[in-house]
Amino acid sequence: MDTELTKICIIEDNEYMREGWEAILDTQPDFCVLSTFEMCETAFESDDIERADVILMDIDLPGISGIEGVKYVRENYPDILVIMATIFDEDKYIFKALQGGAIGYLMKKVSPDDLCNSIRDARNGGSPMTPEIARKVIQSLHIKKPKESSVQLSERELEILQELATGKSYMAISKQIHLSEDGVRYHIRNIYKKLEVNSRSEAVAKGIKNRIIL
Amino acid sequence: MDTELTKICIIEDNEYMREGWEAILDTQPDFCVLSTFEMCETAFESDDIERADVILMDIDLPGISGIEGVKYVRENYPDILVIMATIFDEDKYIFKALQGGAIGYLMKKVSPDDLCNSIRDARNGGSPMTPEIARKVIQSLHIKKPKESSVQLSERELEILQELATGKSYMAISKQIHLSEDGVRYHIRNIYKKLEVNSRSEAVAKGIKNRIIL
DNA sequence: AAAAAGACGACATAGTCATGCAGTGTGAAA
DNA sequence: TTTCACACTGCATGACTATGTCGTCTTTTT
Repeated sequence: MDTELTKICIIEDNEYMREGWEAILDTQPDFCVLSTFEMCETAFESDDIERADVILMDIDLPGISGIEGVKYVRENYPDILVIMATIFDEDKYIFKALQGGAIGYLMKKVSPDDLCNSIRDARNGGSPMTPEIARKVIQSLHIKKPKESSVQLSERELEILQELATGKSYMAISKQIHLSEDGVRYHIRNIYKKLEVNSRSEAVAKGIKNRIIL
Repeated sequence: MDTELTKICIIEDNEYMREGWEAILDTQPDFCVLSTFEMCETAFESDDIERADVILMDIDLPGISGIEGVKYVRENYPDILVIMATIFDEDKYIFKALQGGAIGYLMKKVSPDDLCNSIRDARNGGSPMTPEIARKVIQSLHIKKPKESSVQLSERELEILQELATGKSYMAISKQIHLSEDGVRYHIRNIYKKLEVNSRSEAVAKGIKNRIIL
């Protein structure tokens, strides 16, 4: 509940950011900033970490990154809620952090009010995110429709793309599906053309990501 | 922007709920309820559907369910934002609806204010959810067993595997990450060893399937 | 019936890959 | 200090891939 005191640790290398956050959070009667750290290494040696309810963590830290940091916390103190707060809104970072166990993902530009409410949200069973990030997360769940999202491959092409993913050579594939090696080549050309790629690995990556194969 | 008029359709079989929502939304100057329907069948025959910006949909509908309904809308009118609003907070329904293409998921008990703000949120690039649902969605991204489920690749290896998926040549990768071509080779050998594969495409396939990359 | 499209087979070749072997420098463990 | 693992650099080579071009034989379209 909101009436309970929330103990917070901050891990952020930028001094102004770190002290700014601390100052904001300390004005709240229901928050208590236990400690602030400029890097994971020192934070993880401190006793304050395990006493924390919430850790506010930057993603771009010297030494152990936030991505690694959140994994460490998740493994060692699974009950601590880690909220990433960074300047990166790239999918790569967002999903790595969330997969690593972050419970929320904020941008550093959040207003003081939003920051405080995000922490309360996390404590109350939510997962604070900016609207844009929520949208990205939801869209990552959407199953792509073969209609619009990606090209329609023929049965033969599908069959061959499937084999491509296993690393088989042209010859191995040709034997597998009873077709000449050049026949396999022919279909692979067309697969590449349709998927707009020019290598096996790209084709496989696209095929799996777009759920064409698997 | 909020100043723009948002055209809304409601699909909900419960008469009181349906009319209640309509009444709430109609009080808002930036909302316009085009039509309300008690089932998908009639809704999808109507011209109003394609004119809608947002569809508020119940999940438990007679005939075509909300789960099916959202898929239909997604396929035929990909720009329409479908928000599910239901009494079910079971994971099963939530994830099916979201995978089917819903952009948001609300509980029927939402306050009138929250309902309106959720629709605005969706229109502004967000994905409205209750905190509990946000948490479930985020937790679904968390990787379970970082230890045994998959091999541990080093940062460098991860970085290179990521590039392998794009079909880059050794040389291109070496330039990208500031390492000699032979250095790239060295890491790729190790990646292959760890993943127990012996080709790019296999490595990429395994990497994506095991969520090591992406 | 003629044209167009799709599914091969054949051949050629520059380019890329997979892999083996042999070093070097660094930092941690013994 | 020695040993050992790790992160490279260098080199070599057979194997495989990507792509272009040409030709044949159906099937579909017009």
